[in-house]
Amino acid sequence: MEAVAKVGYVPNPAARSLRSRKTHMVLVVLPDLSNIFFSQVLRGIEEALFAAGYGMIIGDLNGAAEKERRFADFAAAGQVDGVMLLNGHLFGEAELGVPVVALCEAIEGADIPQIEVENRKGARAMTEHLARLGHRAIGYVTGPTDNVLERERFAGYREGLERAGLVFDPGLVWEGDWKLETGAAIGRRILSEGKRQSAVFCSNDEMAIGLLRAFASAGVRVPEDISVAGFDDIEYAAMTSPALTTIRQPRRDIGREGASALLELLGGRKPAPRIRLQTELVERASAAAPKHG
Amino acid sequence: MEAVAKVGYVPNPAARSLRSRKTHMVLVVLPDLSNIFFSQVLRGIEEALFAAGYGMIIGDLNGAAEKERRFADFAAAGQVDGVMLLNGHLFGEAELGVPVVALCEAIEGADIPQIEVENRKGARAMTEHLARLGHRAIGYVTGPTDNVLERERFAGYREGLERAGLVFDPGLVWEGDWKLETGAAIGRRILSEGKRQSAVFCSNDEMAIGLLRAFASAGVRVPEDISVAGFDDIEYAAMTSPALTTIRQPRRDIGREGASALLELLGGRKPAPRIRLQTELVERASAAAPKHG
DNA sequence: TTGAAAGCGCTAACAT
DNA sequence: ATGTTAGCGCTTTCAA
Repeated sequence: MEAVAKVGYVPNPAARSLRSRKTHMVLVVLPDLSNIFFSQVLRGIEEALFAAGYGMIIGDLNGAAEKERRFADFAAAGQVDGVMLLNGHLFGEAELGVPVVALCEAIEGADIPQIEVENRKGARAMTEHLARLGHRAIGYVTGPTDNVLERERFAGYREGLERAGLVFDPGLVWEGDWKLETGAAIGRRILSEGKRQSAVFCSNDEMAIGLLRAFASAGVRVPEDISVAGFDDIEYAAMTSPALTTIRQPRRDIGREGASALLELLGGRKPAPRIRLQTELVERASAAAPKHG
Repeated sequence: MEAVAKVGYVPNPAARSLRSRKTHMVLVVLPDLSNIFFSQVLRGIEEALFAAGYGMIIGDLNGAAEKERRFADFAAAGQVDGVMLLNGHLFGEAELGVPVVALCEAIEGADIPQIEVENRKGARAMTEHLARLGHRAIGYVTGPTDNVLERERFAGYREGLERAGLVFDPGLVWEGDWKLETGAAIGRRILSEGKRQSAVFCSNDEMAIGLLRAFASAGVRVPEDISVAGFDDIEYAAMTSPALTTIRQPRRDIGREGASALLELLGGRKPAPRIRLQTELVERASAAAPKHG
């Protein structure tokens, strides 16, 4: 062993991989690398994988559906020992040939371990919270409507309205895409369309921050004139003025749990098919009782 | 070829890699994955690498210096064809054995291609800008002081003061670490220590946003009572109230150029030893002339 | 131009 | 317990 160290011998991973059919690499597919939401999730993943001697290969879809094919091929070719899907749906009808786990939200009908966050429940809780504050007309800004998470949050919003005895008004729903800029644009639109609601619940914090910005620019005060709420509790949510009322997701835990589940699978063990992580309503200043009932 | 497709044959990358001594993988080492600054840089890298058929392996140091060793070993073992360093210094005295490029700031004395951003010039420009607005006592919040970028920005700050005919006052310098929370904490400290400056220039936007938050909480108005400026122009900089005056860095380009340089190297060509990318002062509302000369 | 053969560096199976 | 050998699936070289 001294001789090994002296000579500076390093095993060749390619040869090792060829022979053992293990790469010690995991592919992480995510929809948008520039979304800060994922940074903490990635960190959780990286921590867990690194500790187990695995490396993390990032596949950023960045809205390009055709990249899914390449990532699927990549995995199918045996470049990685496992795949973590953060993009909310399975891709490549064919099997990837390696263990897969899904994070953030259930992929319907898929027989793979899932790390779920209670999106629906969280959105419901926020909607009920706003109703409890006295809001009767609660608007909603959606994320990408084909996304599982978005569908769950939207469903939670509707459930919340129902439980609070409020009627759903499609006129109070704005279609967004989870991006900051879009939030700002929608904020401007909300104002130009005339104020029909006393609160707006955004499907994520980025858009909520965009709304806050648009409202501030227009001299509309939050929460005096209109309440705003978000979802995720990204770091910036606590740093806006007013600070953003939101639903906290345990982002790092999501990553860590997901990686653990995959490592279990890679070790030949059987992880829990579903891990549900709780969300938590974080009350800050951006949502308050409306001025006039 | 039809037969190939029919049978579903996929080349084995491990065997290919063993034989050809190419992995088509690049290691990207970065200091802090959760820093939103890097997300756009990573996207630029990913785009360029993906287009060239390369994959990106993320190595997140996350403040843990001992991880550098593992990453160095990883590269030395031949797991990747090249390395991109975003952490501002070289690690592992020994050679990595593969091409390396450095992004974001020059690594002194290293004979590798560098993608530089004019940190010093940018910081100098901002300091002069603040002086031109009429500020005579301009505070500075540092990043991690052992970081090359920070050293450059700080040097730029001092140069700016000098050019404006202002004296450097160490009492107006607060030591930070580029984190949002730290910015907020320093903001509180600045207020509690009594207002000795009419403007504060933060070494990055995250901390500036933290300051903005602390000031707003305390009822201190920006820019009426105090001006704040940042560096980077992250997406959130335009979304604060007031919006943040800052120095824009072409983050995506940094990534793209870095990846291109590495790909050149991998292709046996010789890229430009240094690419300098310009910064740009973005004037927004957070910095204005002080109320009383 | 096309085909055969050697061998990359390791691991696992087998023989001692 | 230790040593030997075959072979993972390619690419590259060399021969036809």
